[in-house]
Amino acid sequence: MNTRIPELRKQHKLSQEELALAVGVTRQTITSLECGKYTASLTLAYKIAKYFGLTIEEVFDFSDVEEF
Amino acid sequence: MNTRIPELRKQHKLSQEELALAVGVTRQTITSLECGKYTASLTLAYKIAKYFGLTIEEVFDFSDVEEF
DNA sequence: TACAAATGCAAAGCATGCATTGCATTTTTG
DNA sequence: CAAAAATGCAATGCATGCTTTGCATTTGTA
Repeated sequence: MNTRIPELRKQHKLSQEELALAVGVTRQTITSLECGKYTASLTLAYKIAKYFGLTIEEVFDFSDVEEF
Repeated sequence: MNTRIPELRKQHKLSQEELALAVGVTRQTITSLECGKYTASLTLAYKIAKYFGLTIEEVFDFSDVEEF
């Protein structure tokens, strides 16, 4: 899943590790989210969005989620 | 995690199975979310929220997510 | 240039989301 | 009341999120 995490990190001048610390995960987790290795859990998505003062929908790109 | 899924289901007069079908999971998954057995994935949370025309934050209750 | 900080990336293992099956109980409806 | 639909709930297994460790490469800075 695409995210605006790299963009938001740069705007706030944060390293992957600083963001990781801020939301309580490891740097590797942030890396994996940024390069689309896997999708964040709901609570992690919430923490990241809230950290940047945004909603989950503003940070994560759901355009590839299939319709039912 | 608490959710408004039971409430929203009743408003829309949907059974657990109908909602499950609509968002592409099994009835057991909906049951588990409703009784707090586990937390939805981000994509499932999105599908459920979108199905009801709401945002993720409007459907799921993040008040128990710790601050960092 | 030299060093430090930041990032990329991979493997193994644990934790959790979800499917599948199955059955018992409750609720609805004819 | 009788049958069907809806819900509760448990066990097993697979898929995926996340951690941990470690090292190589790139980027920033004195």
